[in-house]
Amino acid sequence: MTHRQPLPPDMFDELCPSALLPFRFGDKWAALIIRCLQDGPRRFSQLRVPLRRVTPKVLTQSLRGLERDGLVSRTVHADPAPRVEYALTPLGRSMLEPMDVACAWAAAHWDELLDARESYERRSPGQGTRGN
Amino acid sequence: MTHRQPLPPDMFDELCPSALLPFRFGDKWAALIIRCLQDGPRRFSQLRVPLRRVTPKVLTQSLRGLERDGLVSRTVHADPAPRVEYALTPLGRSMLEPMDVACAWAAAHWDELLDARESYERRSPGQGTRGN
DNA sequence: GAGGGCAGTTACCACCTGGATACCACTGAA
DNA sequence: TTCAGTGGTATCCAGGTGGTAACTGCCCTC
Repeated sequence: MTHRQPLPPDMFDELCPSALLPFRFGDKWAALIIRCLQDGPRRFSQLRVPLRRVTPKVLTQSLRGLERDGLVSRTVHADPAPRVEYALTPLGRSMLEPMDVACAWAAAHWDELLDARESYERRSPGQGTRGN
Repeated sequence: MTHRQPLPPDMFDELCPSALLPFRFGDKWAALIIRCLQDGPRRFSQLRVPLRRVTPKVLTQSLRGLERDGLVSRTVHADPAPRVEYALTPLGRSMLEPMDVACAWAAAHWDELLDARESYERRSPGQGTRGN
């Protein structure tokens, strides 16, 4: 698999709300990976479909981090073509609750957050402190 | 105020659990600042007491970010010596809920997390993927 | 009028994260 | 024998984040 084609913007591009939120779960991609796995195990290349913007190196990094923390399991099936499956562990599944609470907060306060940033920008323009 | 004295380790040093957690609220210090403000307004230098490891530059950065997002308010009192007070806004106070959920998750699964890291380290030593 | 506290700011720098690009080993099918 | 697919590694690099050190302007007190 060569990765020469420029990765096109996708559903998680810069406009994705999550990029603005004052929460982070693990590294940059961890939360999205967990969301991708919440409905069942997926293979490496299946994860790359919704997460087109992630290069394999970075996806591997994230998955290793989640595996290290016991949130995700990695199983190699040797049936006849090798196949690697990633799945949420019970611990990983239990993280969906705090994530859901964070999502609910974001949904409930999204407009306030945007208004706050906008009016801050009006009061002190150009002070765009770094994003979260 | 010169900052020549090496900042001593304090209650939030490298051993602080929060450094290991798969959550982040805002930037590195945001969650601690919000915790420091949850019982009432504090002044800049009062925040520096529990957060001894934060230099004034970084504390200012964090506070500006929280202010921009409407989570923290900054009020200058001109009574006769200038005084600046930081306080949680209602929006900031509402973030305590997702934070508490995250803390509860951490408390409930702390041992599992440590065990997972330890056994991962045993299975593949030296692969210490970066922390969260 | 010197010094000290308050609330920062400025300049500079090291490290970490994430991304781009390229390459690799294995398998099975054509 | 070549080709495509799977599941990655290896290198290199830019930008972001946080840290050190030093300096500032203002007011108050000694």
